[in-house]
Amino acid sequence: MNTAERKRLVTRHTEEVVTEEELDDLLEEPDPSIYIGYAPTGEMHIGHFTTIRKLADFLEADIDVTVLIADLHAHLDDEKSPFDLLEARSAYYEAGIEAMVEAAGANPDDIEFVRGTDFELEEPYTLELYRLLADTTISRAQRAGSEVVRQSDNPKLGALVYTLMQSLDVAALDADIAYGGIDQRGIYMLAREILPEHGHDKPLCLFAPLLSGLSGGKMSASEVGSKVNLTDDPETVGEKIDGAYCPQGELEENGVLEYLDHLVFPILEEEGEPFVIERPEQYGGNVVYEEYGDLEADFLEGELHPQDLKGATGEAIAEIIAPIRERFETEPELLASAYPDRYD
RNA sequence: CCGCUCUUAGCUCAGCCUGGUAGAGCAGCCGACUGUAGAUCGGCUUGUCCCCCGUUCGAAUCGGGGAGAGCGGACCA
Repeated sequence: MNTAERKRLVTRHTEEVVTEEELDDLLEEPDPSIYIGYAPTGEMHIGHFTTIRKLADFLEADIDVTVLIADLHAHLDDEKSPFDLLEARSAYYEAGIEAMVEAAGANPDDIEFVRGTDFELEEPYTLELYRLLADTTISRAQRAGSEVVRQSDNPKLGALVYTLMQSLDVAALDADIAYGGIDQRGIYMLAREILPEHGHDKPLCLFAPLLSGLSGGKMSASEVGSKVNLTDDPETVGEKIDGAYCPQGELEENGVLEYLDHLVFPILEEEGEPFVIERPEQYGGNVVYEEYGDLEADFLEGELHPQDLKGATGEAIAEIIAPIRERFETEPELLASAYPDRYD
Protein backbone atom coordinates (compact mmCIF):
# COMPACT_ATOMS: atom_id res chain seq x y z
CA MET A 1 0.00 0.00 0.00
CA ASN A 2 1.41 3.37 -0.94
CA THR A 3 1.83 6.32 1.38
CA ALA A 4 -0.99 8.33 -0.13
CA GLU A 5 -3.46 5.52 0.37
CA ARG A 6 -2.35 4.99 3.95
CA LYS A 7 -2.71 8.68 4.64
CA ARG A 8 -6.20 8.64 3.18
CA LEU A 9 -7.19 5.78 5.46
CA VAL A 10 -5.70 7.41 8.53
CA THR A 11 -7.17 10.85 8.01
CA ARG A 12 -10.63 10.12 6.61
CA HIS A 13 -13.47 11.11 8.91
CA THR A 14 -11.15 13.01 11.23
CA GLU A 15 -11.48 16.54 12.49
CA GLU A 16 -7.83 17.57 12.59
CA VAL A 17 -4.30 16.33 11.97
CA VAL A 18 -1.40 17.97 13.79
CA THR A 19 0.43 18.22 11.55
CA GLU A 20 -0.06 16.88 8.05
CA GLU A 21 3.61 17.40 7.19
CA GLU A 22 4.64 15.33 10.20
CA LEU A 23 2.20 12.61 9.17
CA ASP A 24 3.64 12.51 5.66
CA ASP A 25 7.09 12.03 7.17
CA LEU A 26 5.92 9.43 9.68
CA LEU A 27 4.30 7.27 7.05
CA GLU A 28 7.68 6.94 5.39
CA GLU A 29 9.02 5.34 8.57
CA PRO A 30 8.97 1.53 9.06
CA ASP A 31 6.59 0.92 12.01
CA PRO A 32 4.42 3.85 12.92
CA SER A 33 2.29 3.51 16.06
CA ILE A 34 -0.87 5.16 17.32
CA TYR A 35 -2.61 5.03 20.66
CA ILE A 36 -5.93 6.06 22.14
CA GLY A 37 -6.87 6.05 25.78
CA TYR A 38 -10.26 5.55 27.39
CA ALA A 39 -10.94 6.18 31.04
CA PRO A 40 -13.37 3.45 32.12
CA THR A 41 -16.02 5.64 33.74
CA GLY A 42 -19.65 5.67 32.58
CA GLU A 43 -21.32 3.21 30.24
CA MET A 44 -20.02 3.28 26.70
CA HIS A 45 -22.16 4.81 24.01
CA ILE A 46 -22.28 5.54 20.32
CA GLY A 47 -19.74 8.33 20.71
CA HIS A 48 -17.10 5.82 21.72
CA PHE A 49 -17.95 3.86 18.62
CA THR A 50 -17.09 6.71 16.28
CA THR A 51 -13.53 6.95 17.59
CA ILE A 52 -13.09 3.19 17.87
CA ARG A 53 -14.43 2.50 14.41
CA LYS A 54 -11.41 4.28 12.98
CA LEU A 55 -9.03 1.81 14.60
CA ALA A 56 -9.98 -0.45 11.71
CA ASP A 57 -8.65 2.18 9.33
CA PHE A 58 -5.36 2.41 11.22
CA LEU A 59 -4.89 -1.34 11.16
CA GLU A 60 -5.65 -1.43 7.48
CA ALA A 61 -3.02 1.27 6.97
CA ASP A 62 -0.57 -1.03 8.72
CA ILE A 63 -0.11 1.05 11.84
CA ASP A 64 0.43 -0.48 15.28
CA VAL A 65 -2.59 0.30 17.44
CA THR A 66 -2.52 0.44 21.22
CA VAL A 67 -5.62 1.03 23.32
CA LEU A 68 -4.99 2.27 26.81
CA ILE A 69 -7.62 1.42 29.38
CA ALA A 70 -6.83 4.37 31.61
CA ASP A 71 -8.04 2.95 34.90
CA LEU A 72 -6.22 5.40 37.16
CA HIS A 73 -7.53 8.29 35.11
CA ALA A 74 -11.09 7.09 35.69
CA HIS A 75 -10.57 7.60 39.39
CA LEU A 76 -8.42 10.72 39.20
CA ASP A 77 -11.13 12.59 37.33
CA ASP A 78 -13.29 13.54 40.30
CA GLU A 79 -13.60 9.88 41.28
CA LYS A 80 -15.94 9.22 38.38
CA SER A 81 -15.19 5.56 38.97
CA PRO A 82 -14.82 4.38 42.56
CA PHE A 83 -11.39 2.87 43.14
CA ASP A 84 -12.86 -0.54 43.90
CA LEU A 85 -14.68 -0.71 40.58
CA LEU A 86 -11.69 0.08 38.37
CA GLU A 87 -10.96 -3.56 37.57
CA ALA A 88 -14.57 -4.41 36.71
CA ARG A 89 -15.02 -1.31 34.56
CA SER A 90 -11.72 -1.92 32.79
CA ALA A 91 -12.84 -5.43 31.91
CA TYR A 92 -16.15 -4.05 30.65
CA TYR A 93 -14.47 -1.39 28.53
CA GLU A 94 -12.01 -3.84 27.07
CA ALA A 95 -14.79 -6.22 26.06
CA GLY A 96 -16.86 -3.37 24.65
CA ILE A 97 -13.97 -1.99 22.63
CA GLU A 98 -13.19 -5.44 21.26
CA ALA A 99 -16.80 -5.86 20.20
CA MET A 100 -16.81 -2.45 18.51
CA VAL A 101 -13.56 -3.13 16.66
CA GLU A 102 -15.05 -6.36 15.42
CA ALA A 103 -18.26 -4.60 14.40
CA ALA A 104 -16.11 -2.17 12.45
CA GLY A 105 -14.73 -5.06 10.44
CA ALA A 106 -11.33 -5.49 12.07
CA ASN A 107 -9.75 -8.15 14.25
CA PRO A 108 -9.51 -7.12 17.91
CA ASP A 109 -6.51 -9.44 18.36
CA ASP A 110 -4.50 -7.03 16.22
CA ILE A 111 -4.85 -4.38 18.89
CA GLU A 112 -2.66 -4.19 21.95
CA PHE A 113 -4.56 -3.43 25.14
CA VAL A 114 -2.74 -1.83 28.05
CA ARG A 115 -4.01 -0.85 31.50
CA GLY A 116 -2.84 2.36 33.10
CA THR A 117 -1.86 0.52 36.25
CA ASP A 118 0.40 -1.73 34.15
CA PHE A 119 2.98 1.03 33.76
CA GLU A 120 1.86 4.28 35.40
CA LEU A 121 2.97 3.09 38.83
CA GLU A 122 6.47 2.06 37.73
CA GLU A 123 9.31 4.14 39.05
CA PRO A 124 10.55 5.64 35.76
CA TYR A 125 7.05 6.81 34.92
CA THR A 126 6.41 8.17 38.40
CA LEU A 127 9.69 9.99 38.54
CA GLU A 128 9.06 11.57 35.17
CA LEU A 129 5.58 12.56 36.30
CA TYR A 130 6.98 14.36 39.34
CA ARG A 131 9.36 16.24 37.10
CA LEU A 132 6.46 17.35 34.91
CA LEU A 133 4.49 18.34 38.02
CA ALA A 134 7.39 20.46 39.19
CA ASP A 135 7.56 22.19 35.86
CA THR A 136 3.93 22.86 34.95
CA THR A 137 1.77 25.66 36.29
CA ILE A 138 -1.66 24.95 37.72
CA SER A 139 -3.32 27.25 35.23
CA ARG A 140 -1.55 25.58 32.27
CA ALA A 141 -2.69 22.12 33.33
CA GLN A 142 -6.16 23.44 34.11
CA ARG A 143 -6.50 24.96 30.68
CA ALA A 144 -5.22 21.85 28.93
CA GLY A 145 -7.73 19.58 30.63
CA SER A 146 -10.74 21.87 30.76
CA GLU A 147 -12.61 20.02 27.99
CA VAL A 148 -11.87 16.60 29.41
CA VAL A 149 -11.95 16.47 33.17
CA ARG A 150 -15.07 17.25 35.15
CA GLN A 151 -15.34 20.92 36.05
CA SER A 152 -16.64 21.80 39.49
CA ASP A 153 -16.57 24.46 42.14
CA ASN A 154 -14.17 22.36 44.14
CA PRO A 155 -11.70 20.93 41.66
CA LYS A 156 -9.42 18.20 42.94
CA LEU A 157 -5.68 17.92 42.41
CA GLY A 158 -6.41 14.66 40.63
CA ALA A 159 -7.71 16.58 37.63
CA LEU A 160 -4.37 18.31 37.19
CA VAL A 161 -2.32 15.18 37.66
CA TYR A 162 -4.67 13.48 35.19
CA THR A 163 -3.73 15.96 32.51
CA LEU A 164 0.01 15.55 32.99
CA MET A 165 -0.28 11.77 33.13
CA GLN A 166 -2.16 11.69 29.86
CA SER A 167 0.57 13.77 28.29
CA LEU A 168 3.22 11.47 29.67
CA ASP A 169 1.32 8.36 28.55
CA VAL A 170 2.08 9.21 24.93
CA ALA A 171 5.79 9.00 25.63
CA ALA A 172 5.52 6.05 28.00
CA LEU A 173 3.63 4.01 25.42
CA ASP A 174 6.10 5.13 22.78
CA ALA A 175 3.29 6.19 20.46
CA ASP A 176 4.05 8.25 17.39
CA ILE A 177 0.49 9.49 17.16
CA ALA A 178 -1.87 10.46 19.95
CA TYR A 179 -5.41 9.81 18.78
CA GLY A 180 -8.70 10.84 20.39
CA GLY A 181 -11.81 12.96 20.10
CA ILE A 182 -11.29 16.64 19.40
CA ASP A 183 -12.12 17.32 23.05
CA GLN A 184 -8.69 15.85 23.86
CA ARG A 185 -6.94 18.56 21.87
CA GLY A 186 -5.93 20.68 24.85
CA ILE A 187 -4.15 17.83 26.60
CA TYR A 188 -2.22 16.67 23.55
CA MET A 189 -1.20 20.19 22.70
CA LEU A 190 0.27 20.33 26.19
CA ALA A 191 2.02 17.06 25.44
CA ARG A 192 3.52 18.50 22.28
CA GLU A 193 4.71 21.45 24.33
CA ILE A 194 6.23 19.78 27.37
CA LEU A 195 7.39 16.34 26.20
CA PRO A 196 10.20 17.70 24.00
CA GLU A 197 11.37 19.87 26.89
CA HIS A 198 11.86 16.66 28.85
CA GLY A 199 13.71 14.76 26.16
CA HIS A 200 10.78 12.93 24.57
CA ASP A 201 9.56 13.02 21.00
CA LYS A 202 6.90 15.51 20.04
CA PRO A 203 3.83 13.40 19.25
CA LEU A 204 1.62 13.84 16.22
CA CYS A 205 -2.04 14.29 17.02
CA LEU A 206 -5.09 12.99 15.25
CA PHE A 207 -8.55 14.03 16.34
CA ALA A 208 -11.92 12.52 15.59
CA PRO A 209 -15.04 14.67 15.44
CA LEU A 210 -17.49 14.54 18.32
CA LEU A 211 -21.09 13.62 17.63
CA SER A 212 -23.72 16.17 18.52
CA GLY A 213 -26.35 15.20 21.05
CA LEU A 214 -29.62 13.95 19.63
CA SER A 215 -31.45 16.79 21.33
CA GLY A 216 -29.11 19.33 19.72
CA GLY A 217 -26.00 20.78 21.28
CA LYS A 218 -23.38 18.61 22.91
CA MET A 219 -23.95 14.99 23.71
CA SER A 220 -24.67 14.70 27.39
CA ALA A 221 -24.03 11.72 29.61
CA SER A 222 -26.86 12.70 31.93
CA GLU A 223 -29.47 13.23 29.22
CA VAL A 224 -30.78 9.79 28.34
CA GLY A 225 -32.28 10.86 25.04
CA SER A 226 -29.21 12.72 23.83
CA LYS A 227 -27.32 9.62 22.78
CA VAL A 228 -27.68 6.03 21.71
CA ASN A 229 -26.29 3.54 24.21
CA LEU A 230 -24.60 0.39 23.03
CA THR A 231 -27.07 -1.62 25.06
CA ASP A 232 -30.14 -0.05 23.43
CA ASP A 233 -32.41 -2.49 21.67
CA PRO A 234 -33.71 -1.67 18.17
CA GLU A 235 -36.94 -0.25 19.53
CA THR A 236 -35.14 2.11 21.89
CA VAL A 237 -32.73 3.19 19.18
CA GLY A 238 -35.69 3.92 16.92
CA GLU A 239 -37.38 6.01 19.57
CA LYS A 240 -34.25 8.02 20.29
CA ILE A 241 -33.53 8.72 16.63
CA ASP A 242 -37.19 9.52 16.11
CA GLY A 243 -37.07 12.10 18.89
CA ALA A 244 -33.85 13.68 17.64
CA TYR A 245 -33.43 17.32 16.79
CA CYS A 246 -33.33 17.33 13.02
CA PRO A 247 -34.41 20.52 11.26
CA GLN A 248 -35.10 20.04 7.59
CA GLY A 249 -32.23 21.21 5.40
CA GLU A 250 -29.88 22.02 8.27
CA LEU A 251 -26.53 20.43 9.09
CA GLU A 252 -25.69 22.30 12.27
CA GLU A 253 -25.97 20.18 15.42
CA ASN A 254 -27.86 17.59 13.44
CA GLY A 255 -27.01 14.36 15.21
CA VAL A 256 -28.89 12.20 12.73
CA LEU A 257 -26.75 13.35 9.83
CA GLU A 258 -23.58 13.07 11.89
CA TYR A 259 -24.41 9.48 12.83
CA LEU A 260 -24.81 8.70 9.15
CA ASP A 261 -21.67 10.52 8.10
CA HIS A 262 -19.30 9.23 10.75
CA LEU A 263 -20.71 5.84 11.57
CA VAL A 264 -23.32 4.36 9.27
CA PHE A 265 -21.82 5.14 5.87
CA PRO A 266 -18.25 4.17 6.78
CA ILE A 267 -19.45 0.81 8.05
CA LEU A 268 -21.79 0.20 5.10
CA GLU A 269 -18.92 1.07 2.82
CA GLU A 270 -16.78 -1.54 4.55
CA GLU A 271 -19.52 -4.09 3.94
CA GLY A 272 -20.08 -2.91 0.40
CA GLU A 273 -23.74 -2.13 0.97
CA PRO A 274 -25.75 0.97 0.10
CA PHE A 275 -28.02 2.92 2.45
CA VAL A 276 -31.65 2.28 1.64
CA ILE A 277 -34.45 4.58 2.68
CA GLU A 278 -37.94 3.22 2.43
CA ARG A 279 -40.35 5.98 1.63
CA PRO A 280 -44.07 6.08 0.80
CA GLU A 281 -44.87 6.54 -2.91
CA GLN A 282 -46.66 9.71 -1.92
CA TYR A 283 -43.31 11.29 -1.07
CA GLY A 284 -41.34 9.85 -3.93
CA GLY A 285 -40.81 6.19 -3.08
CA ASN A 286 -37.68 4.43 -1.90
CA VAL A 287 -34.25 5.96 -2.38
CA VAL A 288 -30.83 4.37 -2.31
CA TYR A 289 -27.59 6.16 -1.46
CA GLU A 290 -24.11 4.87 -2.15
CA GLU A 291 -22.39 7.87 -0.62
CA TYR A 292 -23.13 10.13 2.29
CA GLY A 293 -22.41 13.21 0.22
CA ASP A 294 -25.38 12.50 -2.05
CA LEU A 295 -27.69 12.04 0.90
CA GLU A 296 -26.52 15.26 2.49
CA ALA A 297 -27.04 17.12 -0.75
CA ASP A 298 -30.61 15.84 -1.03
CA PHE A 299 -31.29 16.70 2.57
CA LEU A 300 -30.01 20.23 2.11
CA GLU A 301 -32.16 20.63 -1.01
CA GLY A 302 -35.22 19.52 0.92
CA GLU A 303 -35.51 16.45 -1.31
CA LEU A 304 -35.20 14.19 1.70
CA HIS A 305 -37.56 14.64 4.63
CA PRO A 306 -36.28 14.17 8.19
CA GLN A 307 -39.00 11.70 9.06
CA ASP A 308 -38.07 9.38 6.21
CA LEU A 309 -34.43 9.77 7.08
CA LYS A 310 -34.98 8.98 10.73
CA GLY A 311 -36.69 5.67 10.14
CA ALA A 312 -33.87 4.30 8.01
CA THR A 313 -31.17 5.74 10.25
CA GLY A 314 -32.65 4.18 13.37
CA GLU A 315 -32.73 0.77 11.73
CA ALA A 316 -29.17 1.10 10.46
CA ILE A 317 -27.81 2.18 13.85
CA ALA A 318 -29.68 -0.60 15.62
CA GLU A 319 -28.21 -3.14 13.23
CA ILE A 320 -24.69 -1.79 13.65
CA ILE A 321 -24.70 -1.91 17.43
CA ALA A 322 -26.57 -5.23 17.63
CA PRO A 323 -23.43 -7.40 17.93
CA ILE A 324 -22.14 -5.21 20.75
CA ARG A 325 -25.42 -5.35 22.62
CA GLU A 326 -25.50 -9.11 22.14
CA ARG A 327 -22.01 -9.45 23.54
CA PHE A 328 -23.12 -7.71 26.73
CA GLU A 329 -26.23 -9.85 26.86
CA THR A 330 -24.09 -12.96 26.57
CA GLU A 331 -21.85 -11.80 29.39
CA PRO A 332 -24.20 -9.91 31.70
CA GLU A 333 -21.67 -10.00 34.53
CA LEU A 334 -19.53 -7.47 32.65
CA LEU A 335 -22.08 -4.72 33.14
CA ALA A 336 -23.39 -6.07 36.43
CA SER A 337 -20.04 -5.91 38.15
CA ALA A 338 -18.99 -2.63 36.51
CA TYR A 339 -22.17 -0.84 37.56
CA PRO A 340 -23.54 -2.75 40.56
CA ASP A 341 -25.94 0.07 41.46
CA ARG A 342 -27.62 0.03 38.07
CA TYR A 343 -27.64 -3.68 37.41
CA ASP A 344 -28.49 -5.62 40.51
C1' C B 1 -5.95 21.90 66.70
C1' C B 2 -9.76 26.04 66.64
C1' G B 3 -13.74 28.78 64.33
C1' C B 4 -17.47 29.71 60.64
C1' U B 5 -20.82 28.25 56.58
C1' C B 6 -23.64 24.80 53.83
C1' U B 7 -26.86 20.07 53.26
C1' U B 8 -34.78 20.96 50.68
C1' A B 9 -37.64 17.94 43.50
C1' G B 10 -33.06 15.08 38.30
C1' C B 11 -30.21 20.31 38.54
C1' U B 12 -29.78 25.54 40.68
C1' C B 13 -31.96 27.36 44.77
C1' A B 14 -36.15 30.05 47.89
C1' G B 15 -38.71 29.00 52.51
C1' C B 16 -36.13 28.72 58.41
C1' C B 17 -35.50 34.73 61.99
C1' U B 18 -41.71 35.32 63.49
C1' G B 19 -43.36 26.32 64.04
C1' G B 20 -49.38 24.70 61.17
C1' U B 21 -46.12 18.16 57.41
C1' A B 22 -42.96 22.62 50.74
C1' G B 23 -42.28 26.17 46.49
C1' A B 24 -39.83 28.70 41.92
C1' G B 25 -36.82 28.37 37.60
C1' C B 26 -34.66 24.77 34.51
C1' A B 27 -35.11 19.64 33.14
C1' G B 28 -38.64 15.70 32.27
C1' C B 29 -43.48 13.65 30.58
C1' C B 30 -48.24 14.32 27.83
C1' G B 31 -51.23 16.99 24.31
C1' A B 32 -51.96 21.03 20.12
C1' C B 33 -49.34 22.89 15.76
C1' U B 34 -45.97 21.41 11.95
C1' G B 35 -45.30 14.87 7.27
C1' U B 36 -39.64 14.42 12.12
C1' A B 37 -37.45 16.83 16.01
C1' G B 38 -36.93 21.83 17.71
C1' A B 39 -39.40 26.60 18.62
C1' U B 40 -44.31 28.21 20.41
C1' C B 41 -48.81 27.42 23.22
C1' G B 42 -51.68 24.36 26.92
C1' G B 43 -51.44 20.71 30.81
C1' C B 44 -48.99 17.35 34.32
C1' U B 45 -45.56 14.61 37.47
C1' U B 46 -41.73 14.41 41.09
C1' G B 47 -39.54 15.02 47.48
C1' U B 48 -36.84 9.66 53.66
C1' C B 49 -36.83 18.88 53.56
C1' C B 50 -28.82 14.74 55.45
C1' C B 51 -29.54 11.27 60.04
C1' C B 52 -30.89 10.56 65.34
C1' C B 53 -32.88 12.46 69.89
C1' G B 54 -35.64 16.28 72.32
C1' U B 55 -39.28 20.65 73.04
C1' U B 56 -44.38 21.18 71.22
C1' C B 57 -51.19 19.64 70.08
C1' G B 58 -47.97 20.23 65.72
C1' A B 59 -40.83 20.70 63.52
C1' A B 60 -37.87 21.75 56.85
C1' U B 61 -38.38 25.68 60.62
C1' C B 62 -36.63 25.76 67.67
C1' G B 63 -32.72 22.93 71.07
C1' G B 64 -28.94 18.93 71.52
C1' G B 65 -25.97 15.16 69.22
C1' G B 66 -23.99 13.01 64.73
C1' A B 67 -22.56 12.57 59.37
C1' G B 68 -20.95 14.67 54.78
C1' A B 69 -19.07 18.91 52.12
C1' G B 70 -16.78 23.77 51.84
C1' C B 71 -14.07 28.08 53.77
C1' G B 72 -10.91 30.51 57.16
C1' G B 73 -7.45 30.92 61.28
C1' A B 74 -3.59 29.03 64.15
C1' C B 75 0.81 26.08 64.33
C1' C B 76 5.43 26.41 61.21
C1' A B 77 11.28 23.78 65.77
